[in-house]
Amino acid sequence: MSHTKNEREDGILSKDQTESSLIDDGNCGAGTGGGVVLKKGPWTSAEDAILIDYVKKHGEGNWNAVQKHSGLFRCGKSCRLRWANHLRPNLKKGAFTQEEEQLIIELHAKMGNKWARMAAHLPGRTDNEIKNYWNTRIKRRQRAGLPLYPPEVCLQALQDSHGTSAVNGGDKGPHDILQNNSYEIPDVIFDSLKTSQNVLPYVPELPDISTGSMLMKGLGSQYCSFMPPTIHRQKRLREATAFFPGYTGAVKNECPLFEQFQDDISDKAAQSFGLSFPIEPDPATKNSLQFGVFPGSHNLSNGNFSASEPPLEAVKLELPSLQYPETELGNWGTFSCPPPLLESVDAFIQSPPPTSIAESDSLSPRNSGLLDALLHEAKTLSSAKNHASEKSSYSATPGDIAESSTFNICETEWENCGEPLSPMGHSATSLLSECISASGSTLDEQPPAETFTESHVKSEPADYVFTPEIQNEAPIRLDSCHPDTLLASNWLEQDSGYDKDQTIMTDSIAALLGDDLSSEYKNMAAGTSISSQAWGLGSCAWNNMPAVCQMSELP
DNA sequence: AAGGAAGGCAACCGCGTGCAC
DNA sequence: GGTGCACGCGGTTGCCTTCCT
Repeated sequence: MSHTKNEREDGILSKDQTESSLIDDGNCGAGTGGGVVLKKGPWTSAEDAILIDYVKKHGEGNWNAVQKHSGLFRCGKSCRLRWANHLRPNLKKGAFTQEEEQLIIELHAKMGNKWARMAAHLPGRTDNEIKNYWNTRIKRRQRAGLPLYPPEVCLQALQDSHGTSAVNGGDKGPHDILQNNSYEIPDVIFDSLKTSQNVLPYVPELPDISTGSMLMKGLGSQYCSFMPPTIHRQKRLREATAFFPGYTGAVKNECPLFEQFQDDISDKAAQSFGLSFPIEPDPATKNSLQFGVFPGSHNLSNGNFSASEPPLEAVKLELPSLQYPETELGNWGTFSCPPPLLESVDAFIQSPPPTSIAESDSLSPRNSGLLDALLHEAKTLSSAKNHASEKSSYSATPGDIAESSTFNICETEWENCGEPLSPMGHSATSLLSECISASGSTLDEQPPAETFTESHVKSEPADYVFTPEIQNEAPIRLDSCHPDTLLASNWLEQDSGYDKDQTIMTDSIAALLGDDLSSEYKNMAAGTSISSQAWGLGSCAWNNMPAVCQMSELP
């Protein structure tokens, strides 16, 4: 690979050509060149041989001496790069394996653009290789309008960060903006992935860096970068949903409420804070922070550009490692997201509900960063919920009372938890879509799918619908009204009656996915406890919701 | 078949860091 | 403590190949 050009050149490269490429190497420094004109451009096999021979004799390092001792007209820097990227032994050539890709994704979610550190976890791979791969991946997925990260990574990052942020006083990695916000995020994300999914053939010893920090940093920026600022949220919702044929039907059937998004979002905005989550907080426990997770899911969704329409303006491709100033990250008001995405956030920040004023002071997103913001919102949502709870279902199909009784809550909650007022401007649908998209077999593009229609939406009621009355009874069941829970989850599996349902669901999804994906899906869904992470990222968040919420519960 | 566009990769460039003097 | 050097890292550029029209 490294010699493709050079080898080709070797046969045709004339002396004139070689000399024509000799230019001053300002980058390598005049001193190292010593006035000698150093060559730039592709390396030839002869040069490679010289360099290899030199390294064999003298070892790596002292690269500036290479030119002096070997006769190579290359600066030390160039020699080092050539050696490191192409000549050194044990370099693994060829395309990245799926395992490597998975690892890169996870590492990037964790580290950001720390290519060298990522390369340390990928034996035989160079930072440059990883970097190129990642940039290519970004472009590819951007074109496809797909999320950059598999949502399970995002969700796990958020979950774990959410659950441990308060108790972890861990490392102070230099790259973690979040740390500056006093959110120490452990490495549990990938540890859990590694242990549960058994995906990674190579389990690196990840440096003790705040997990998800880069991911979190990228959440807003990444999303905002890729999301056309002007795209309507409804449109985004449908577009995002449209990416996943297999899930589209499931979404249609399980969550008819999505159709409601097409109607007057602004009118429902106020309600969103009240019922923005399918899982109603326990009025007794006031576990309002259940809400905090789902917005987090939105947040994570924001970490993924779900729009199918690429932005016209130039985008910043480097996402998680965007080194936003701390103030930017912590201050949602100045976040670089376009207004349509964060207008609700701004409004929310600027006008917190009266009941949350106290909390706002202590938990203002402006002060504490993303996670605090989520907590803040969660609390606010909980408070506001009481005001909105009186509102009856407003989206039921007329005459379909019985169905609406089950649907409306789901619908309402879905509506409310969806596009309009998520601080991150994302809907559960987009989350779902991203979940599905990223859980594909290739980690990359997924074919677009048709958007669902109302007829689909109304066609089948959800089997289980959460209502405040039964919330204590079966939090598992209410999950079922969430599309994410179409896929297996550990939580759901706790339900004695779920196994059968899961099997049916799995088969259905597998059928929808078609031959290519069904087997993979089935294997993942049925064979392991990580099916939700592999395929139903959303269920990760849902599964762990209570724990996260409890951990997040404010005094 | 030809030309253009896009993708992928190798190499370059600038900057930051660590270390020795 | 200041300075210079070597090295490493991340971003960017440019070239080549492939694909599309």
